[in-house]
Amino acid sequence: MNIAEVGRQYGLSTDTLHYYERIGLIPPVTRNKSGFRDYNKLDCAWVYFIKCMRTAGIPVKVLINYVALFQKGDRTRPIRKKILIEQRELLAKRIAEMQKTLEKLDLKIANYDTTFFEYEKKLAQEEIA
Amino acid sequence: MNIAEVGRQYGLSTDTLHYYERIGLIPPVTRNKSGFRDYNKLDCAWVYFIKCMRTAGIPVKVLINYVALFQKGDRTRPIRKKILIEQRELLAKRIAEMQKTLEKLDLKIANYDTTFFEYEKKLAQEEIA
DNA sequence: GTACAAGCTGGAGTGAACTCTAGGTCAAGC
DNA sequence: GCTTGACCTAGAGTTCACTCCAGCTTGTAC
Repeated sequence: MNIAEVGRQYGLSTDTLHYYERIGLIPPVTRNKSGFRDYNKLDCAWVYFIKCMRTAGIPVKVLINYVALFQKGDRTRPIRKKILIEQRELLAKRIAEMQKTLEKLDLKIANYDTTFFEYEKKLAQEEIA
Repeated sequence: MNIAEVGRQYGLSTDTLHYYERIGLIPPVTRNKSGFRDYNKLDCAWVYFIKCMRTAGIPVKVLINYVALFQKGDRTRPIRKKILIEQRELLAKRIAEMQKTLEKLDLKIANYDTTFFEYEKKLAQEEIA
């Protein structure tokens, strides 16, 4: 798979794929005889993993560190696991916060359907609560 | 409530509060006779609202627009509602994606407890799937 | 009445994460 | 063999969302 195909597949620009590899966010990608990137299954798996993690808001720095540790082999497994657990917790917290905000938004949207006077009444009740 | 108290209350720096007001992310805050900000209930409600929305990842630009429309009065209610609904949908999508990533992370963490050979077996099964 | 902490404004600086540009290589079609 | 389009690298530029700074005013404690 060439870089354009991979970009299409995962919704990343070729610039971004270049960038990710350059900064070590994904390990060096397999090349063909003319030096062009030829993503194999494993390369694609990395791209996909990183894309998910980035979309979830996990910082580039953390992921670079994770990838670097991965490349150092098996003896870094415990640290890598710890990093994943840490990030899992942070992610769970972010999701919980966003879920709350979603509910607030739903309330606010519902308020847009109430008349001004109903709204005033609601406010007064909140005042009490 | 002065700016430092509001900052403490909502976990924002005074710099950020200044900035938010400067760019119109919150409407102009009430001032006391010496020109210092004196946040009343409504001012605080705005700060809280914006803080939630920003934490949920809603862009500054969108919120500035929303606040500006709000200040134009009642005739902008329909547009404002539309914006909120739009952002609600985007937020729901982001949450769903993050939820999926959370599950992927859990799987990955679980894999760290399997031995190398079990892992190979798992990979082989994925190959088939 | 003076030191000093907290507030004010406008503008410059920062860090994160891309995104774009320039100048080059490579392979396929005519 | 030459044009064209996709790829390459290194480095510069951009965007977003703050964060910091300088130079000023205000209110409180001694």
